[in-house]
Amino acid sequence: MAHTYEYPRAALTVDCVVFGFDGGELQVLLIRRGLAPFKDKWALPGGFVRVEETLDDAARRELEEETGLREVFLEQLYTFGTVKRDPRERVVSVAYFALVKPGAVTAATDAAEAKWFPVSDLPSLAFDHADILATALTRLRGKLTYQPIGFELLPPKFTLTQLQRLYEAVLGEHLDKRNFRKKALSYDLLIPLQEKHQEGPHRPAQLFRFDPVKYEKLKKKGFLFEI
Amino acid sequence: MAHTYEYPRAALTVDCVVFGFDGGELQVLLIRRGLAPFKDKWALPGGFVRVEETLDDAARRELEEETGLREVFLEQLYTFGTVKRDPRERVVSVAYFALVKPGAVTAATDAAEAKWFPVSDLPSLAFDHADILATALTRLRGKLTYQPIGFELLPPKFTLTQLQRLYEAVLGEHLDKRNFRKKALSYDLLIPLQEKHQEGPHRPAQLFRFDPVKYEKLKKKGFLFEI
DNA sequence: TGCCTTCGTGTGTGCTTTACACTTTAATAG
DNA sequence: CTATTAAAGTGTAAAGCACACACGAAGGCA
Repeated sequence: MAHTYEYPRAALTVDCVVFGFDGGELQVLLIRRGLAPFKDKWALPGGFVRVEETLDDAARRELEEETGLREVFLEQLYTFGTVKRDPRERVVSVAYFALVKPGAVTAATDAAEAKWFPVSDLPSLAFDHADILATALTRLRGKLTYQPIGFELLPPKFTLTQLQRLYEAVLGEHLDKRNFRKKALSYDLLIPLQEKHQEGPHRPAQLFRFDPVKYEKLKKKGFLFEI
Repeated sequence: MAHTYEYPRAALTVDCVVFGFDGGELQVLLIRRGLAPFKDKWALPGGFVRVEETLDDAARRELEEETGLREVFLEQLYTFGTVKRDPRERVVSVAYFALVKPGAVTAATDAAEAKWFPVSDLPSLAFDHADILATALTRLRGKLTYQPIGFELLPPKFTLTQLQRLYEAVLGEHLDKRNFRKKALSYDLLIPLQEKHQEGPHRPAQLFRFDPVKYEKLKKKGFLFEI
């Protein structure tokens, strides 16, 4: 069925930059394109916004369709609207960034042509997706220092060392162990579990989960997790 | 001339939240709508994005067409895309926020139906423009503390008291004079001029301008102007 | 000449940040 | 069962920063 308008209209898409944390490195989820343009190139998951759905809904729908991911942390990033960013026609894309826990990682990689890449070793990307990804990385670094969103990237139970590795990977700098732990615990956001995490011939690590109630409170009233 | 597409498409607009600082208060520039819907209501300046212009270009063009403002600080804010935000049809709007100097203020108010309102006393707005404005205010408050964008709202020559009044107005709290001046000068961003600002029967104030070179440098590498 | 009003300036206190090294714990290998 | 291995876990001192706070200087005007 055809739809006609008085003036030409841009097509509207969403693209999602999905971050995960695994193997001590920050990872991004990419999709191999099956169709032209940029056939067989890697690209961010995304697609067209339907006329009867919100932007957020479109982002969630595309994410699930293309990667199987659901119920993830998702936030609007920036809208990319240069004229020639798609060679076919004018396409404006609202970019989102998503944070997912390692549990979801393996589930997602089962999906057809999705694959995780470490941010330090990315393939060349379709369209202006490299720009979008760079913008998302900058945003993630910035956000990490004033919101406790790092937890979105960790499994439900985690050790303080894992948390520190995450911060180090995202910020790209080494952090002092004692200072980091002091700070992380000072927010009264981490609940120690009975369990320990045993791995290798050495002292096992205390496992924590984070307190979702306090987390939500802090996220709302804006909060400084400066490390 | 008609344009036909296989699937229905949303219309794409830009809306600008224009902040000014005058009379010791933060002001927003609004336009009175001449057409339905929301005829005679106040709204943010904005309009349709043309298919051959970037989003930034569209925002600048609409701003100039509706308010006469040019060469202002303009930055993308957020994209609003709920389904029913425009009663006529699906319209997705990319919101921008702009900061203008008092010089431009009077020039702009000459334009047809544009008027400045203090943020503390706003009329009811068309569409979801109240949401957009609230988002812009939050962003401005946030940005002010980590980028020296406050200068964009001041005339080329200003006193430290004016700068402090601006920060106080935006942040909504009283600041200590000595600490403020110490901090403001510590960035080595303000250049004292020969001139003084005489007003009233009292000691005249030192005028400053800011160093655009250092300003650009600091703006890029992200910078903490915590007051 | 005195008054009025805003401009402009410095220091001490307490808190926060930073730098830094050794003991504890459990698994594994011999 | 003992020694080895490797990461976990812990405290303190020094420096830097943030904050609170009050009075003399300058110039217009009556």
